[in-house]
Amino acid sequence: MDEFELLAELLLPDIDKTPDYYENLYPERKLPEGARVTRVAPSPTGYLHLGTLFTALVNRITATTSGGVFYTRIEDTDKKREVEGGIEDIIGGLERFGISIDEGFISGEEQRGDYGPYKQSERAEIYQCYAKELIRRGLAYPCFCTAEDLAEMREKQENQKVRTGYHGEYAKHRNITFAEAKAFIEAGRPFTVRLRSQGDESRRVVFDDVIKGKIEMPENDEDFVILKSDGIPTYHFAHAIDDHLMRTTHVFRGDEWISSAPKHLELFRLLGFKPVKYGHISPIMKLDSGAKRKISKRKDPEAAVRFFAEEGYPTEAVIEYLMTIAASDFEDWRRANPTTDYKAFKFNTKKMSVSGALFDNDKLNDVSKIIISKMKSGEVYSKLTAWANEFDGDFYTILTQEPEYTKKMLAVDRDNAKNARKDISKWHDARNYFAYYFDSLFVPDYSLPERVTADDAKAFLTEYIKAYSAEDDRQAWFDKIKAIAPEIGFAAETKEYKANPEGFKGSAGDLSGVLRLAVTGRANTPDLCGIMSVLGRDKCVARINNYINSI
RNA sequence: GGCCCGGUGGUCAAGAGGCCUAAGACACCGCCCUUUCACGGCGGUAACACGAGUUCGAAUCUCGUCCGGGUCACCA
Repeated sequence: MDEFELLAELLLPDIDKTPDYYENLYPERKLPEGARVTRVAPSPTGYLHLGTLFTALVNRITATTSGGVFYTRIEDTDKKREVEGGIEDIIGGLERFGISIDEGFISGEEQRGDYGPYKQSERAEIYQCYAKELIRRGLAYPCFCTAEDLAEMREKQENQKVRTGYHGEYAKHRNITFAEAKAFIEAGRPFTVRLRSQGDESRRVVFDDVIKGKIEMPENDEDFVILKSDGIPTYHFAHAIDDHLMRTTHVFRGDEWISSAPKHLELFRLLGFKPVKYGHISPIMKLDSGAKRKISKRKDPEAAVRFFAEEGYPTEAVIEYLMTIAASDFEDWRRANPTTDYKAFKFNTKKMSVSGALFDNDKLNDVSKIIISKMKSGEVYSKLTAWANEFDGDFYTILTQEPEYTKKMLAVDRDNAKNARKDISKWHDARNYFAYYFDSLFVPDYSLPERVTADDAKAFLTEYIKAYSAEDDRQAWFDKIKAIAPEIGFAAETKEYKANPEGFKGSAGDLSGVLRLAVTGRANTPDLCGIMSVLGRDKCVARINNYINSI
């Protein structure tokens, strides 16, 4: 046995398999030409956040478009940062947003597929097997430096103003002999396994990023850690092994990974793997007192996807919005295919933005409004109450007191309208938006519309109550307003008034504004006639009288 | 600081040397439609970061400057 062989046995004595074993265990996938295998590999260090959702969406739609496979893998190699319930939240969150998972973790517990296990902590042997092979081939070695040693070295490098890191002459154990290693091991010293990099900083690596195009960087020459002292791999090593063995073809990930791509490429090369294709996604940004910055889990509520649930955005609205960011041609497609499922959209990575998009709440609201406006009242009822049940118990009670009443309320300007009203953009808006339907939420407003004096308003409303009937249809309803108008100096027809503004105080339209204010406390509402018919006679009359007495 | 990536209206963006007098969407403003409020329709304000080059011709190619972002761990 040569030195390397001896070293491999010394360091990882329990590993008896060779890479061949795994190569055979996880054969190439039998997929049609052009099918892409993608994945999202979250680490359960927190809850599902926007960036992960976005990345998952891009991977998902790429697999769908190409007739490939999309799977999930849990990267739990950092046990210190792991959060209880993180897997459940992330996987469950993806499901809730309609990101279907073909393989891997399909819930907090369950995994399925032939390329598992899909959790890195359950794959330790596999990584160690490949690490052992690398040691055997002289491409990896043990490093016995402590955290203090490394910190000291770093400080020295900083003082000398040289590039920091474990490379070249600073790679202390790069040339360690078997005998030295053996002595350390026998003394019980912990060690990491580092790659013996074959790279040279003066040479360039070039790769073709499917989103950003050609990227050129110096080769990696860092002897970075591939196995931590607990035998668990670092992200870099796990990425290479897993994505090869799981037969991933395309990796879409945040662009903060670009700078470590040379490490990954070197790993693929040294391991003899065919490199995956990378697509580096620009982060979603946020405007923070004038400055653009990456959306942050800690500072920004909308970074946690939970935020959208709390606000009550329909999940499909969030996805629809994310699609507009992901693909510049998506909105055109949507206009041409207004009702088609977004999953039918042919995603092209070349149409993906290379610079980071600012998170645009106005745009999200608009997208969401359109989606909600397309729902019928029954659907709105079930979604709204489901939301309220979870996030606003008080409102839930109010809404479900008389379900039929609530449904009628939701049907106004929706079910029978040719063009449904674009009103609320999220369920959270509903409480305020529909407040006047419920006495407990109603807030009167005793102001007056333009062109209408308090005396006119009183005169009009007093007459109106006499004529009003809850059974009036839209025509009868307005005819009554028009009938009163001339009596108090207002034009019955808008046109009349416009033709002769001096001749009238205003028009019937202004008077309906008074009515609206009296009944709803608002200047803008959906169809007033519809609202009054839902409210019923008693409430309307009471509110009108109250208004007359208060102005 | 080194190394990367980026920079078209307030925001998202189309744009591959002449089709650019620079599309579209959101937001904002105005008008029209309308028996109320909306929906809708029409229109408007508003941009190629800067400077050199290459070229008959540059938003588009090259270089430099500036600005923004990312990264330099036994974290992912």
